[in-house]
Amino acid sequence: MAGQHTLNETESEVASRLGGLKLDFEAMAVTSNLFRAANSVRNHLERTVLAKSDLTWTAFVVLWVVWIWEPIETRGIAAEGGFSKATLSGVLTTLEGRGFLTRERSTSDGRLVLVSLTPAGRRLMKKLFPEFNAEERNITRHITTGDLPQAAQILRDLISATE
Amino acid sequence: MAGQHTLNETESEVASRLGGLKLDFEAMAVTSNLFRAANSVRNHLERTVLAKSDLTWTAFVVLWVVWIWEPIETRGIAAEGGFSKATLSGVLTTLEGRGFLTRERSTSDGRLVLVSLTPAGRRLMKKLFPEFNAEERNITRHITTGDLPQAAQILRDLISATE
DNA sequence: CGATAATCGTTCGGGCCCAAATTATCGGCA
DNA sequence: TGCCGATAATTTGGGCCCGAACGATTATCG
Repeated sequence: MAGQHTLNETESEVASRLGGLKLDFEAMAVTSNLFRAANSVRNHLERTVLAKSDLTWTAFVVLWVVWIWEPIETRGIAAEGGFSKATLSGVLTTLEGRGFLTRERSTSDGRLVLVSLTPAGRRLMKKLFPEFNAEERNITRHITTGDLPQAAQILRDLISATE
Repeated sequence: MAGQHTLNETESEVASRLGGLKLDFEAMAVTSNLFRAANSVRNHLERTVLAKSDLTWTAFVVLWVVWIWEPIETRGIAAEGGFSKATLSGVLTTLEGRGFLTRERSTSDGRLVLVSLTPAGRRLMKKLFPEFNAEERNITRHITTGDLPQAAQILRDLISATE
């Protein structure tokens, strides 16, 4: 939203549209930049690291969560990854079809489904995750305002304000 | 990704999976929280402000960009909103069908399409945007680490690192 | 001028995304 | 034991999302 125009250009345009209504431009800048940043980082990582394995961002997150916590229940993956169970079901089917993970009904509770990686899934993550993390480091080292833990904390503040 | 588990739990699990490979956990925390924050804020604003007008986040961003810069070319909306032209085409068709905006082929350059709001679209934004901004303010006031301009700058650093 | 390259918006195919409805299972309680 | 509300995962339906391919238009340059 703050694309090729400067913040001031946008602000004066907005102000003229609203005829002097009181607006919080600092809050606007934060949410606007939050989305541009998230999308930009996501697309960048998909192109630079994930594309060669034909993985989407969400598929990678699912594999990562399962890799760390296997065996893990479906609801746990959704909560950990931050998307709905409906979304997850489709992604699991995709990844199961590619042979990266398995679904198995729990014996102690017939409602639960336990997800685990296959050996191929584990091999993929062992190769991919270090590359992914190297690129994460590469991106975040451009943060010159404050330090990284502070950046992480600001984002956590936003999460707790909305969850 | 940093859901119900603490960062330390996740870190030790990751470390055990990678057997001592060097990882940048601070960078991990930033990108992980970036996505949780963006999704969380998006879902929150969709539920609290946008749902009553039956608008998705992206549809709202499109309306906002057109509202500020009309008449604006399709490519401009996509660049300003941060999504692909393919995505935009579908959203424009949806919003055009609901009578919030119009498409018009440019007379000076037959390749371009100029988008403008209808009176109904302008009425909608005039009502909706102040509500939206009030909720943005409500969310961002929970940022206690540093100040808002600093938060915006950190996010801009991430954008410029990946665009 | 005419061929060729560049640019713009759309369409297509496959995948993600969510709320609501659905199916199956579990737990409690008379 | 038999019902009944709660819980888990999936399916459904509508919409967003992108890269690649496409048709139309414009710009370039010999």
